[in-house]
Amino acid sequence: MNPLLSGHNSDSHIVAAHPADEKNMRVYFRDIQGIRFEDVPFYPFFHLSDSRLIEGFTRKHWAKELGGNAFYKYLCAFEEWPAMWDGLRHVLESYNATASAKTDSLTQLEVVHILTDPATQYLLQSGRTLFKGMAFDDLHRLQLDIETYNTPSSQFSDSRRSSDRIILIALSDNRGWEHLIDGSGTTEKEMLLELFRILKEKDPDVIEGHNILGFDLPYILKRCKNLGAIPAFGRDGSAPRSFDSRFSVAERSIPYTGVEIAGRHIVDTLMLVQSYDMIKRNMESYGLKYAAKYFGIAPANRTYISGNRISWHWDNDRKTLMDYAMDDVRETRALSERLSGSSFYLTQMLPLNYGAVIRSGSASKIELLMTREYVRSKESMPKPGEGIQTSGGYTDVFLRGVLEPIIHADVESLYPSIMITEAIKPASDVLDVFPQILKELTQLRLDTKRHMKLAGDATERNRLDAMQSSFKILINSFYGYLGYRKGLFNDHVRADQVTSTGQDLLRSMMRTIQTLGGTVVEVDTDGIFFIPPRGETSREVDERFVQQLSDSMPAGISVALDGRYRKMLSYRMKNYALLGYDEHLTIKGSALISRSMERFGRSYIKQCITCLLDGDLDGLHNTYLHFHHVIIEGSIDILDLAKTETLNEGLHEYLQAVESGKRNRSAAYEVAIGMGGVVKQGMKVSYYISGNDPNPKSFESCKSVDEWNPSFPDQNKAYYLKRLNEFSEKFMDFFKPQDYRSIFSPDDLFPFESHGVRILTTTVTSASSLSQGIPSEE
DNA sequence: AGCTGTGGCAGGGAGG
DNA sequence: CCTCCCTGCCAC
Repeated sequence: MNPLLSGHNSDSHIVAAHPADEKNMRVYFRDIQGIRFEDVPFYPFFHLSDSRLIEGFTRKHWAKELGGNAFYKYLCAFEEWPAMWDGLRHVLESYNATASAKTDSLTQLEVVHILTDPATQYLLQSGRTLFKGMAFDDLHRLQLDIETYNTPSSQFSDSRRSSDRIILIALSDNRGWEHLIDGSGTTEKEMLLELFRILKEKDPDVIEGHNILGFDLPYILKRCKNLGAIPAFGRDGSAPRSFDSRFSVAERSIPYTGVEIAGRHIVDTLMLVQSYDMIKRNMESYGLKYAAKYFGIAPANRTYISGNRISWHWDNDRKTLMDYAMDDVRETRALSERLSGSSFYLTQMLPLNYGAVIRSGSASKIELLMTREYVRSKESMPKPGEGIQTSGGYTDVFLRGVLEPIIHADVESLYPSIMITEAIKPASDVLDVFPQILKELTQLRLDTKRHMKLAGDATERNRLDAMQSSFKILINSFYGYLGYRKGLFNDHVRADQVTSTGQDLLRSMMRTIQTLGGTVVEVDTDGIFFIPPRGETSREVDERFVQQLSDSMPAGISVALDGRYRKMLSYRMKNYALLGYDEHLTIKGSALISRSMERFGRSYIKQCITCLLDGDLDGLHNTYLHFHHVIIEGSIDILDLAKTETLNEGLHEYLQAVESGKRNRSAAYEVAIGMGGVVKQGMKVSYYISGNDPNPKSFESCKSVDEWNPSFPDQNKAYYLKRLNEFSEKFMDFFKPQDYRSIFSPDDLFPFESHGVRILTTTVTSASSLSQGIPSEE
């Protein structure tokens, strides 16, 4: 494997510089003395003790502005070398006999990392946990789940209550072992000591749990502190080190307690599930039970208990609770089995430990690969460039309505292909590491995919698939890194170059489709939905057409047939529905289907779209009548009426923003505040609108679904009828006004008559998205 | 010891 | 009414 991806020595990611080597560093701090640090476009090498000599750059400056930049910290921490070296030798010797051989070879090595924390050094230095050449199945993984008595969902809010304690610890591993530490007739402290004894005996490489960093581990640490027990999790019997951190997926940022354990890795399957859904975006929740069902790995006859009944079961029905806890760890094991393989294989090429690979984002990974090579080459690191990216993907819609048949053709790996064929790299990358890594990863992925197809064994195929998918995620992040404002090697000019080249390619692809007689419906970034020439379709014909398209593109850019569909409902840019030849319905876009919509709205829209795609106008009208009826009757489930929203801000930030007029009051936050619970970032809140006012202020009329009382139903029927009509309005453009009115209204005057009603196709011009309806030709 | 990007639509509240 | 601004969610 290319040394850029495998690390520069096979046994260790840690390589350290000796101060005597400073003359070989490009650029050492003495070279820039007399120049303001702010004016220097790169980070020079220097000793911490010397940093005060650089004008405009003090230790305080370092701590405050660069402290968060771990990579830079490694570069300038040379003065800590002797202490670190001794510490390293100590932990290695305590771990295994070959340590001295390893540390001796270390002195020969050049710099890459100086990791100041002994636990991390130990973790990375133990060859066993580096995973070099290991298969995922060789890893010894232990699953852990605790059940607690009287613990509210708000976690720590009343953890000082004497009744709040751990009652069960369920454990399992991937070698078929299962164990339950039962809190009956034993103290909590004895349970914890038993846990640490078991950990020492089983000696797992990895400790896994669902939300283990959000709940189980911080909770155990807290109880240990209260009880005066040492949380001996480490391979050397040491206690974990913990820190507050954040995990961000897309626009969400979820706080968690980071935990580092000497010689072991921690995997939170909740993070794996969230990362998975960041790409798939079709999960309803990230809870263990839902996720297990979603992936089809929930054990048959699994025991379910609702969270607030745990204490009751402990008091009245312990057997059921024990079964439940055991099923939790089994599901955790299966989830990790399904999701963690790709991170495992990435760890073999990144200077990060397994847990950190899962916790950190793609930009960090790319930057670390760059950093490793730069420091090894003794080349100074650039500072982030100023300015921002200004362009993105090309998106447009040309036809609105129900269209058939449909082909979706997309450019394979558009942005990476552009970066490779146009040789795009950051201006600051003087060593050309960025394009080399990108090319190497791309080649590696192709090779892995080829091997995957040849592999006969299913286990081997899964292994290779996990590897290639991890490469794909990383490859696709290279473009994003260029535009990342805090990236050391960012380059917004090149980022714009990538997107504008992409736009040009898509426009040229559209022209080719039109020249060949096809009709373009919608374009988004790297793919086009279109009707083939003369509406003729078959797999062979479509494939030939797309091949023609592909041949018309520049070298290095290839177009693939991504999908064939019986019909498409085109609504807006990034909003459409597809009906496959297997009758499978896919709905895309937040305007059509969104998790923040009321559940009845989602199912109403889904049913309407089904009817529209089937041309079933009576069905469409009946769907409206049904929902109209159940809202008026009050026979609709309150959970169907409720909106579920995520609180992306903490209480303090929200109140401050409202106070300063930066944002308006919002129903979800007000409900959370009203419930008296802790308003936690990332928390989900379900609420409904009460009262009679058809135009209520939602932040005043909102109530938590838990407050709804079946004896005194107070949901706002007028408001929900209005919501039903708002959902219907999405379909307004598909009909003549009088037809629209007759479909989406109750039969109070005349019964609905579908005869003569037609679904319209509208031409959308890019200049104005509002144009007149034109009856479609049939 | 956190952090890849732009583009589009909907909904709510405030104020003209 | 309308416009502006903000957040949330989503496609790629």
